[in-house]
Amino acid sequence: MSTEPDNTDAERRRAPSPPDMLRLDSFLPYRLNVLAQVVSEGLARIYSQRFGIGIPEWRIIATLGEFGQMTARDVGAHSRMHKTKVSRAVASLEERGLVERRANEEDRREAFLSLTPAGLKVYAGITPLALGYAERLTEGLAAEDLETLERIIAQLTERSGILQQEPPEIDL
Amino acid sequence: MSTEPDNTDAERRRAPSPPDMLRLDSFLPYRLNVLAQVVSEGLARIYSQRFGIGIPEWRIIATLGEFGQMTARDVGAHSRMHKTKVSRAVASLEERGLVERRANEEDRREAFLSLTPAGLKVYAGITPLALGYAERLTEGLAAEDLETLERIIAQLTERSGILQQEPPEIDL
DNA sequence: TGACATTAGTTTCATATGTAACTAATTCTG
DNA sequence: CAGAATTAGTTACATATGAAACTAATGTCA
Repeated sequence: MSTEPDNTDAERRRAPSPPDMLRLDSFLPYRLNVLAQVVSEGLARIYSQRFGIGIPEWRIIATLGEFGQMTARDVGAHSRMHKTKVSRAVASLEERGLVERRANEEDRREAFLSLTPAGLKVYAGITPLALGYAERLTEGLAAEDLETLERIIAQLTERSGILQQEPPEIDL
Repeated sequence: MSTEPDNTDAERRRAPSPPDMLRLDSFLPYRLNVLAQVVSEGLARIYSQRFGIGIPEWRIIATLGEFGQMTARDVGAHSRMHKTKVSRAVASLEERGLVERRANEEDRREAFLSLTPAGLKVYAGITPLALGYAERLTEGLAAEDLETLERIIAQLTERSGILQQEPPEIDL
C-alpha cells in the first residue's frame, strides 16, 4: 500500500530502504518555507523593535502606502492575509493613529482605509530600511538570476493558486 | 545599488518628499512569503485532513523518515523549528504511537527519536502525495529554471543567515 | 572535588492565530 | 417588494506559538 508509480524517474534518485524517499533539502515547499521564514524574520528584526509594529501591521502599512486607499477586504486579498488578521491589525493601527477609516457611503458594509500623516511617516521610515534589506539580501546574485527568480516566483504563485481548485481527491 | 545600505534611522528620519517607493509586487521578501504560504497551505491541505497531522508534526515525521534516528535538538536544527514546537509536536506524535524515544545512556539529557512502524506507515503514505504535489507545482517550469531556482534559494538562504547580526542559535 | 556554566528538553504564561458564529448592509430571486 | 442568500467586517473561543523560567544532566575549571 506504499508506493505510487507517478514519480518521474528523471531526477529521482532511488534512495535507501523503506518507502519513497523524500529529501527535504531539495523538496521545494520545504525550502521555500525555510527561506521565506528566515527572510521575513530578518526583515522584521529591522523594523519591529524600532517602530514597534509586527509583520501583519507592516504589511498593511506597506499596502496602503503603495495603493493609497483600499478596503480591508482588498488589503487582505492583495497581501493574502486572513480577514481576522487584517481586522485586528487595522484596529491596532487605527488605535495608534497610523491608519484611518472612511466609511464608503455607497456601500456601508465596507470602509476605505488609508494612512494618516503619522502612518505615512512610519511608512517613509521603514521603506528605505526594507529596500536596503532586500538589496543586501540579493547583492550577491547575478542580475539575470534575479530576473529569473522573480519570473519563477510569479509562475509558481499562479500555479499553486490553480492547484487549489483541482480536486484534492487523488487516488489511494 | 540605489541608496546607501547603512541607513540608521537617525539619518533617515526625514523622508524624501515622496517616500522611496516600495512595490510589493516586486519586493522579494513579500513575494517569497506569499508564495511559501500558499504552497505550504496547498500541501498541508493534502495530508492534514487525511492523516490528521499538522505542519510541525509532518516536518518531524519527514525528518525522522529521512534520517532515521535523531535527537529533538537535531530535528529542530535541521528543520529550523523552535525547540518548544519540536517538543510539543514530538509529545503529540509519541502519544499517538507514531514516534518513539530511546534515552541516550551516554547523555541522559537527550533521547533518540525514531518512527515507529505506524509512523513509518504515515510517512510512506504522505511521501508520495508530497512528491506528487511538488511535481504538479513545478511541472510547467523548464528544467533549467527549476535548477536555477534551487540554486538561488540555496544562495539566499545562506545569505539571509549571514545577514543576521545576532545569530540566535541556528547553525547550518 | 565543588561551585558555576552549559545544554536538552519541558512547562508556564502571555500573545497570535484561525474557525466559526455573529452583525449589519447589500444583492439576488421570485 | 419580501425573504433568502451573500458580503464586509468583528467577536468568541479554542488552539498554536515563542520567550522566558524551569528541571535535570553534563561539562568546566579552580
